[in-house]
Amino acid sequence: MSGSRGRVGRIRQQHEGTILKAAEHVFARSGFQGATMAEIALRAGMPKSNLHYYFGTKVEVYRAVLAHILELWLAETDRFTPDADPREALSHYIEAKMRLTAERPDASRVFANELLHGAPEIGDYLRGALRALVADKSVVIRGWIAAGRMAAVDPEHLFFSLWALTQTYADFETQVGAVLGRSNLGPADYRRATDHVLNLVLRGCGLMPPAAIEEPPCST
Amino acid sequence: MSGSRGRVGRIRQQHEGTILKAAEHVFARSGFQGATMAEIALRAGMPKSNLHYYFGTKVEVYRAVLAHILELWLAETDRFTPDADPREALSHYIEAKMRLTAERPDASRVFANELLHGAPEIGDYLRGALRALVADKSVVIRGWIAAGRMAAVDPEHLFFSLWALTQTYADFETQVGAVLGRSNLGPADYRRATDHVLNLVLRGCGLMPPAAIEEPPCST
DNA sequence: GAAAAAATTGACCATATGGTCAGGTTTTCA
DNA sequence: TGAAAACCTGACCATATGGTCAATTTTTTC
Repeated sequence: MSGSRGRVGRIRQQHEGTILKAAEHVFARSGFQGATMAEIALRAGMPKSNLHYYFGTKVEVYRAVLAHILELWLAETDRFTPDADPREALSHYIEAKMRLTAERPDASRVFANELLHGAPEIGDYLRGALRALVADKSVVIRGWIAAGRMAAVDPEHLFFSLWALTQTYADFETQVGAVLGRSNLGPADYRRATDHVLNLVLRGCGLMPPAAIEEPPCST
Repeated sequence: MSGSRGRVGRIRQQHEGTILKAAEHVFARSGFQGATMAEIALRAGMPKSNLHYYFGTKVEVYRAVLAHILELWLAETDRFTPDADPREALSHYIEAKMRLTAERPDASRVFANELLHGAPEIGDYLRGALRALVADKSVVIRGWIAAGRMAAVDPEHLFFSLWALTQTYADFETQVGAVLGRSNLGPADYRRATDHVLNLVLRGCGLMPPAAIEEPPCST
């Protein structure tokens, strides 16, 4: 019986999930324009008209996929607090981002595609929530720098760098794979990539990695 | 009279240039699927049928644009030689990449879009020329590291990082702009971005930037 | 200056694709 | 159990778009 949103469409709930999953896959590969409702429907295992029953238009599906992704993005934030250890905070953030990239590459790709085309759907999010979040964290980082706890690095640009360094492994997996001589990246590749990014960024911020240059920084 | 390719189509030469320029713009904004021949033609200032006179199909235009871009990409390479100064070589590479990104953002975006969609057209280039180039340079870098001239950084991944760090300013300009509170990036932004990337990477490789900011974290 | 080659163009076509809809089936719930 | 709500689907339509073509004009060349 009801509840917050209880019995409202048991089937709907489930099928919307299936559709979103299928759509993410298709949008990641073909972009918004390239994706077809027919293909999404096929992948979701239902006739096109049924897909249209759940989502009236293609943009609606697309928006839902993006909203779903933004939820993920925003979830894994805070450790950037004035009292935190900079190395700890950065390491954690990088590891989280890399894990997300490895686990949900399609999400990253849909997001990248949206940005690449001028972010027609998520411009508000970028100028709103995201900007505020970065502004907040930047204050903290500037504090760390002023206190001599890390090297002087532009905080805003540091975020751009972190995003770029991590998401490149999903967005441009083809390129990375081609250069490394594989058709796609496996867990070992992601492990190596994470180590590399950690090494580069921590050192770049004047924070030596836990176990210097030789030993893998283990941890998780 | 000829010559290498002399009198062959004076008009053709010129119009193909115009078309390529228009096409780069349109492909950068809409991707391959999203771009329409009509829009390219409009931007090039000629009727669609005339466009088809120069390039039979849309893929042909697209391939030409990509070829044009790869030319640019490959031009600005070498300084990575065994005897070179690592700091010098890296700085030069970063600055060149950033300049290219600032001057030809659309080229970067078309390339990014192609990669994002699995590089159907330039897969051979990636697995061929690019892979070989990176392999070459990686040997040099490993030499530098072995000689203790820079910190131990995975050379292949270093390249991925350099590409990501620089091209992010073109590919995801919308995001960067939104976070910085601008609608698009100006020369000052690019200058700041370049400084940041130089700072982060050089320090990250154990090579202090020329004018040190804090404490030189020694070499290794 | 005329014939040949190159360039130009509007009209037209085939197809793909987003979206609609009327009618049918299943599920829910009093 | 029966009616209302939710769900399903094949057939259909309108439009956008890549591409063709025959006829015409401009440029080159001898």
